[in-house]
Amino acid sequence: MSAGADEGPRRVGRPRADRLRRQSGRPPREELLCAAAELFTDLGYAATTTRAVAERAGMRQATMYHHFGGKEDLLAELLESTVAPSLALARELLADTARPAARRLWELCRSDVLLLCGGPHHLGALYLLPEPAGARFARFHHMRGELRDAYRELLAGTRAGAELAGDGAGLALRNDLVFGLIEGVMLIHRAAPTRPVHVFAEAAADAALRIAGVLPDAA
Amino acid sequence: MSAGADEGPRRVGRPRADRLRRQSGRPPREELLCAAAELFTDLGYAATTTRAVAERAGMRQATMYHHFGGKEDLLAELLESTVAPSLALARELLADTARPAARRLWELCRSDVLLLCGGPHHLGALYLLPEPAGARFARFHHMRGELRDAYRELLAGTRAGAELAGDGAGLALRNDLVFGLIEGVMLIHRAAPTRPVHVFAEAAADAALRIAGVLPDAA
DNA sequence: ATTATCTATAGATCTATAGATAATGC
DNA sequence: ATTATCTATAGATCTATAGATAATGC
Repeated sequence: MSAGADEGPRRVGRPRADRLRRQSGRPPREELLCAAAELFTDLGYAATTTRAVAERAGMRQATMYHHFGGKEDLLAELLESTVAPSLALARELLADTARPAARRLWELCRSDVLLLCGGPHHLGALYLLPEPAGARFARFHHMRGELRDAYRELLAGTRAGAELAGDGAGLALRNDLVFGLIEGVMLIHRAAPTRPVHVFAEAAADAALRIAGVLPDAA
Repeated sequence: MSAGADEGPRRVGRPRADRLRRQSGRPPREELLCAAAELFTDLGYAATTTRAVAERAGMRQATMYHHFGGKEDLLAELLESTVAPSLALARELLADTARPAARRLWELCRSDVLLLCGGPHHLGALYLLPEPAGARFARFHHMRGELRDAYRELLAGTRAGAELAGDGAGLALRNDLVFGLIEGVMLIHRAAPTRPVHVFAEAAADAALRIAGVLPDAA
């Protein structure tokens, strides 16, 4: 018990103003990202001020600039950290050719819904904002493009997808509908936020497969 | 030829600054609403300034306040004018009990997608913004609630909906997914804006019926 | 006289930077 | 010496209001 937990983290640098202290113990970057996630998803990006983010994270507005270059950097990091785990799972599932494509697609959808709607802050709401469409978030767009391609490849591997074999535009349309349902899932979830997320995630994955043209077995 | 079209509308009041004139001939309220629609759907509400709206409408910033109480009034009117026609059609379709519910639901979905994604400015993008969720737009929320109920009633009238007769939560969940797909349809459309809207509208309506559990006949 | 516009501006932000300060580390 | 924070503020907005102005209408 040399670094007693009660005394707090005993960090380098000037201490924070007493009034603001949150003593969450987490590193300041994390505190800022978490505060930004709450505010961006709730109020939107443009309506969120750097002051609001910083003070929710327990520090003064100017201190934010010691950890991030600016507001945009916060959004960029949130966007990338949201697609990243989804893309990782998608790659795994693509490689797992032993299992039927429809099952793997269902699992990817369900997992993405949990990622976007579960958790303390509802990161899925970021995808509804207008700002992420901007060209500044190139790395995010690249990852997102790869994820959408993974969806399409899984979709093409289903029985219903195979029927669209010659019809590239038809497959793309079908995939846009599936992918769009999942990306926009926070729009649906926030209409009934008290519904348990895992119930909702399975229902949304079922819906995605129905759009795909594959009836989920076991009703 | 007494009010020659070439000379413009010859309106009461101080003329607009030459540099801004658009000579669209439409009433200023309309010009402002149209400009706001373009900017809100493109940049979002918070990121759009009253100056940008006014100057796109061909007048100075302060002049906007002669026609609207403020920025919020613009959004309120856009939201209401977007649900209104949809709600009107929904009521008609609810009354038309001669035709099968599934057909009527499909028609409502298709029509809503055209409303949200067709037209010069993509009004559906308004539904993705965080601001409309605010309590200030009570009239919009009321109309939207009625529209969602109409969707549910039509859904309950389908063969698949009837199977959920005893299960209120199940029906609500299914309806949230259908209604949410349509409300969020602009998210999907803007990923492939060059796809013809009527093609997309029919595909989205098909997808909605698949989610509902009704296979659209005629593939 | 009435109307729709204009110019000018007050007051309230908001972002980002400059420079001081109060800890720890060596 | 290094680090993380603070205070203070410059410069750039942005919303909304006040009051002048240039048309038409009577």
